Amino acid sequence: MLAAGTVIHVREGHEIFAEGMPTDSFYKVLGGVVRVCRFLGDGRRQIEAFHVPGEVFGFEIDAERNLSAEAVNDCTLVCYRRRSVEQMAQKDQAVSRQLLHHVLQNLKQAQDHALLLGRRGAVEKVAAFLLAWSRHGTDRRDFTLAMTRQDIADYLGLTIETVSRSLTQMERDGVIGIPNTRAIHLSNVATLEKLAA
Amino acid sequence: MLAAGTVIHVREGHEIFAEGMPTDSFYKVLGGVVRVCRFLGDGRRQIEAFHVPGEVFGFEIDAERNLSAEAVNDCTLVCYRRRSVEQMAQKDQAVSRQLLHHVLQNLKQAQDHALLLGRRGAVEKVAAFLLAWSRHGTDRRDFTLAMTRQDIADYLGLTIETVSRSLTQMERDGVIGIPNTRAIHLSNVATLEKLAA
DNA sequence: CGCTTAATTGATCAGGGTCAATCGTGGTGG
DNA sequence: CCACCACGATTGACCCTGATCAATTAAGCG
Repeated sequence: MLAAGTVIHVREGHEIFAEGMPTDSFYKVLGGVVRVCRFLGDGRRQIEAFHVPGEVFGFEIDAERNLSAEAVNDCTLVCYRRRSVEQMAQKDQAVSRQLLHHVLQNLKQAQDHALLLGRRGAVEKVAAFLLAWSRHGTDRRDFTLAMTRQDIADYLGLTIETVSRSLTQMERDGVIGIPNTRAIHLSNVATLEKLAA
Repeated sequence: MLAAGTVIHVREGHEIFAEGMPTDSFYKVLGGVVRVCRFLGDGRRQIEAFHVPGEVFGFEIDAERNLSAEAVNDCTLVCYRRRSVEQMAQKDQAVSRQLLHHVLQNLKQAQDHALLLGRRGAVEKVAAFLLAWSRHGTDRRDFTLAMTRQDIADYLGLTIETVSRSLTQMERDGVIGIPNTRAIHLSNVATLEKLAA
């Protein structure tokens, strides 16, 4: 594909890279889900993005990483050495284009995320999150969340309690079903889309 | 620089491109400030980024734009045709690398922005904004804001009133001075940095 | 079958939004 | 030249959403 990389496995909760490390590689997700995040001085954590199979992450412009990445669940990744890919890109136009494509993908994600964080209420955020996540799996209406409520909260800039309340409210309103903590059923996509504004 | 583009001038408040238009070009700022933003169904607006001279903006992965761009004040820009740059990049590795560099720059901005929008209080946001903006001008401690309070509010996910209150509070606390609406003086950078957390 | 960790639920509080009035400032025309 | 106007910014009063604190329930796991 992009270039020859090495396949690695990362166990749930373990670190892939951390803030301050040299930016000498990036990754493609083969299996599992990855969260890319940043930590503020106090305990606060902001999740910048979740990455699912097929996506590439770990691009940074600086020599030192500003972000950390962790495995949300057990992951299989391909790790590409930055320098060797840059060398390949030097010769092979296709690699160069691929690279740009993936970075643009990341940019779009980041922009959509900023929109989500900006001017939106709690239910709006959670609804938008569910809709976005529903597009990743095979079944648009029944899927399981790879991440905890805390992850969702840190992604949406909310507290775990508010996420929980938003979900149960949507369930009471018959918009979604929550068969178990990690499973979601979209009973009424139309209203969910309305809620997501 | 990147490739031959055409220089254009855009008057304050005027549109550079809008959501829904084909993504057939991108721009470099020579003079002035640009805001890139998105509009929600109701009146709400989210400013994704401000761009200052030297920066490049208008990259999108989709064929149709998801964002709009407007001139915060009178602007001088270079407009690059996407197709011709891609052709150049095909032949010239340097162009290709430049392109990647600028997109990565945009990505970093978007990520920092998301962090700002996420888990932060109003004063924290405004303080961080002032610090970031102070780095653009020549004088780190005295500078003028190119944008209105509304712009700042829409960038930070706050209301105009809250931005105003945060500013006057910082002024009362002797952290900043506000000689006039558009001018800012940083009297106490250390505490400002504390406020920005 | 306890023990630990995640999630839900409830009660209270505060930060920021909303509504509304006032103040400035720059531009225009008499 | 100055009065008036329009628009942006500030300030105040009040309210509401989501955070906080705390207790309870649920779910894995040894």
